[in-house]
Amino acid sequence: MAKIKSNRNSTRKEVIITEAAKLFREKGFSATSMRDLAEHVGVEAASLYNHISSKAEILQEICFKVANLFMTHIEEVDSSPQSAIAKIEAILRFHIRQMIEHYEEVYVSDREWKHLTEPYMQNMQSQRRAYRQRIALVIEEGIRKGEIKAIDAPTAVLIMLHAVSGIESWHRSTKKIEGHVLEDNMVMILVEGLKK
Amino acid sequence: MAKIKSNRNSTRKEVIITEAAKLFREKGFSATSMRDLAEHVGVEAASLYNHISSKAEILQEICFKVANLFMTHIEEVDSSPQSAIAKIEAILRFHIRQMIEHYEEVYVSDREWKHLTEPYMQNMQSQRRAYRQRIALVIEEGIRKGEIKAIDAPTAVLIMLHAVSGIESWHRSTKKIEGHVLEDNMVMILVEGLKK
DNA sequence: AATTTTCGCTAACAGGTGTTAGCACTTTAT
DNA sequence: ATAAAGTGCTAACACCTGTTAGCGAAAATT
Repeated sequence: MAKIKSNRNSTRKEVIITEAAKLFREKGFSATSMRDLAEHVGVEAASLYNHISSKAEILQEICFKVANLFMTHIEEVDSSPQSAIAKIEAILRFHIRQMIEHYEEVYVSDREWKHLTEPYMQNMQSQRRAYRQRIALVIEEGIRKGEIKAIDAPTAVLIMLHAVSGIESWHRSTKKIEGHVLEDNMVMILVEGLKK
Repeated sequence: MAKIKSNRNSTRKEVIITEAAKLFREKGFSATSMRDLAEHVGVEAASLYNHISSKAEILQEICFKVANLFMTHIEEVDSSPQSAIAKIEAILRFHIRQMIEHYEEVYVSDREWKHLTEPYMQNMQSQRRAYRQRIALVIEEGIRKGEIKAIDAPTAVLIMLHAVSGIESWHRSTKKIEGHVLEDNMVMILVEGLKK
């Protein structure tokens, strides 16, 4: 009888979800089977169901945890008294750091959310749209105030957010530059590209 | 007896692959079944095998066709007598246009190549690495010549290429700006971000 | 020490997977 | 007109899918 939970301060459910995030990132949600997952957790497939209620639930937990993280952060930044360009930089840096530190879950949330079941998928879609819209508003504010060059704000948002997901290649590369160097480089290219 | 080929100048195999690209983009390679695909083509699943030899082959055709397209183009650009920054802009514009015009196949190639079977997956991985490397070399040339600011070249490549894949959101958005406006905006932000 | 809860196991399910065999009809080439 | 190739169908295969039922052992609670 193989027991889960070698890690002291995490529940068995958390162990399962963490391992699932790894597999979902490597092979995708659909291509990861519960038997796959079970094997990596060190348990039979059926035993997983003592801790989670379905495969779909695992994806939900990952996606909404990440979504909440970013939503909470953007609200904080948005209500702080900074210039628009400083806000954008703060948001960008937060994205980069999360992508570096919580790679698997952030990446999975970004790539696999379309496999959520209803009503979660609709919900996530709205949240994502709302999130991008908030950033776009900050950029438009920056344009009005003359801090940012006259570009299409939604396009700028799209570049920013997708550029960050490129950190995946960085993770997989053999000779990584330091995380903070990566961060500064990305900020330099993207934020300078926006400035007037 | 339902016949394929309503389009005059495309073989049945091409019709299948085009339809497969649509589905692979929407739901992912793994989540798309041959019965799914068959239904969209208007035929029984078994009939598909008169035109293709396996599901894996469809993905191979899509991925390598796209890879060859980009490889051919970069060779052309690379051997032309332009400044480094002009080369980067040319490559970027080509990516954007391909992503706009041949959306499904380019997108699928970029997102689903990990589901290729061996030895194709290794092959594709090498090709992708080589492709990024070529762009990085152009950027480093630009840095040496003082055209481009002193940044980490691989990071710049990663931003460029991933930013382009954000065009997916543009495709799905309801009120799209014009394609060439999108292109110019992306070039403005990204290329200006690189310039010294 | 007794009892309840937690958790892992085996076995099994109903339905989905990619794919093949074999046959009939239609289209093309001779 | 006849042969050959192309293309669709139905039926079936072996295997994989997520998930449930029911049982026994371990752990936690009383």
